[in-house]
Amino acid sequence: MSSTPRKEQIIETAARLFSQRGYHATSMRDLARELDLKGASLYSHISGKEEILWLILERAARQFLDAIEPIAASDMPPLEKLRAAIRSHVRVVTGDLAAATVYFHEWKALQGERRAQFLEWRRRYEHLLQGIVEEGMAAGVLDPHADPKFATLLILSVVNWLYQWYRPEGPLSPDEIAERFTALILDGLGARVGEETADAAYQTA
Amino acid sequence: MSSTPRKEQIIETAARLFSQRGYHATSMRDLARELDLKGASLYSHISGKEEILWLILERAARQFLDAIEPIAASDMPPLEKLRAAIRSHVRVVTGDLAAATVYFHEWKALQGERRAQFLEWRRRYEHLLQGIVEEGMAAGVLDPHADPKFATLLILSVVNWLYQWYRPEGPLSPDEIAERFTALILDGLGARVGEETADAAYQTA
DNA sequence: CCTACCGATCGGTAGG
DNA sequence: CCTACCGATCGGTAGG
Repeated sequence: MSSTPRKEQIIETAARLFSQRGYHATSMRDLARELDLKGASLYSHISGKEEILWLILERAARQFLDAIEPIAASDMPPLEKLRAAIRSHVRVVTGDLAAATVYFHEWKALQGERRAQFLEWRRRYEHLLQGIVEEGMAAGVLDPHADPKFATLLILSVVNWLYQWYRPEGPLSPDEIAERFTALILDGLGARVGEETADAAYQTA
Repeated sequence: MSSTPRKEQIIETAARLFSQRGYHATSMRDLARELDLKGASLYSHISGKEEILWLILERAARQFLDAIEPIAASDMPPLEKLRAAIRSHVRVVTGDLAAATVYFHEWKALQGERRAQFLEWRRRYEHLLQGIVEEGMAAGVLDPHADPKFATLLILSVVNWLYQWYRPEGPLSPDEIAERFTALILDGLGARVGEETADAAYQTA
C-alpha cells in the first residue's frame, strides 16, 4: 500500500524500537523482523546500526533548530518570540514523540564526530533560546533581575520533560500545552508592574 | 584502604558506568575491569546483571519515598510541605547523581515483577506529591483554579530535569536550587491576593 | 532481498 | 577470586 521508501520505513521503525527499548537493547535482527526482512537485508539500505541512530538524531536536531532560528532572528516583540519558541518546541516533541525520546535518551550511543556535531547543535539551540530569554529581560517582559542561564534551564526543563508524559490521546492539544507552559513561565519568571508581589513570594519561601 | 564491602563497591561502580554509558552498553567485564576483577568473580557477590540494576533502582526509589512520606503525613502547613518536598527531592537527586540518572534512564531494562514494582513506587511518589499540591490549592497557597495533575507534572519537570544539568562544582548548592525552584513554582502556580495579575498574564499569552 | 557465514562479545556456569 | 569454558547472540560481510 504505502509507497514510503524502504530507508524511511527503516528509520521510522527504528525510532519506535529505540524509543521503546533503547538503542543498545534493539538488535538489527529485531529491527529487520519488524519490517519482515532478514537482518542482512538492512545493509543494502543503510551502512550500519549507528547510521540509523544518526539519521534519527540529525533530523530531530534539525527540526528543533529549523523551528527556533527564524523566530530568534525575527523582529517579533520579545514576548511573542518566547511564546513562538515554546510553541514550536512543543510541536516538534509532540509531532514525533518516538524521535524526541531517542533525541533525549540515546545520543550518548553516538561516537566521535557525530556525537560532537550533535552536542554542538544542542548547544546552539539552547543558546538561541537563552538569547530570547535575555531579550525578554531587557524588554521587561521577564524579570530583569533573574539569572538568564537559570531561567533558560527552567524553560528547558518544562518543555523537554514533555516527552516523558505527553500522550496524543490526552486531554490537551500540543498548542494548549504550549499555552499553559508560556503562562506558567511568564508568571514564574515574569516581571511584575508591582514588584512587591514577586519579592513577597521569594521571601515567604 | 576502604573497608567498603565488595558488594557495595560493585553497586557504586555499576551506578557510575550505567549512568555514563547506559545499562545495555556496560558489560559485566567492563564493570569487573573497573574493580580489578575478572568478569566471573562478580558472580560470587551478585546473582546477575539485572540484580545490580535492581539494587540501584530500589535504593533510589526508597530514598525518594522515604523522604516524601513523612512530609506528606506531617501536619506542616501546605506551603512548608511543598517547600520540604522540593528540597528533599533535590537533595536525593544531587546526593547521588549517578543513581538518579540510572533511576530516570535505565528502569526500562527491568523485566516483569521488578519493573512493575518500580513503576508502582514511582506512581506512589507522584501521587503523594500531587496530594501536597492539592492541599496547597485547598489552602489557597497555590491557585485553586489550576489543574492539580498539570501542576504536579510541572513541578516534576523542574525537579526531575535537574539530573540533566546539575554539577556539584556549579555555583548553586542543592538547597539554593531547591529554594529557587520553590520560588518559581509558588510564583507560577501560586494564588495571588489580587487575581488580576495572574489573569492578565494568561490573557497576554 | 536472500542464505550462509564470520569473528567478537555477551551473560553466566563449573570447578576449584 | 581465578581459569577455563558454555551456548547464544551481536553487528556485519560475501556472494549471489
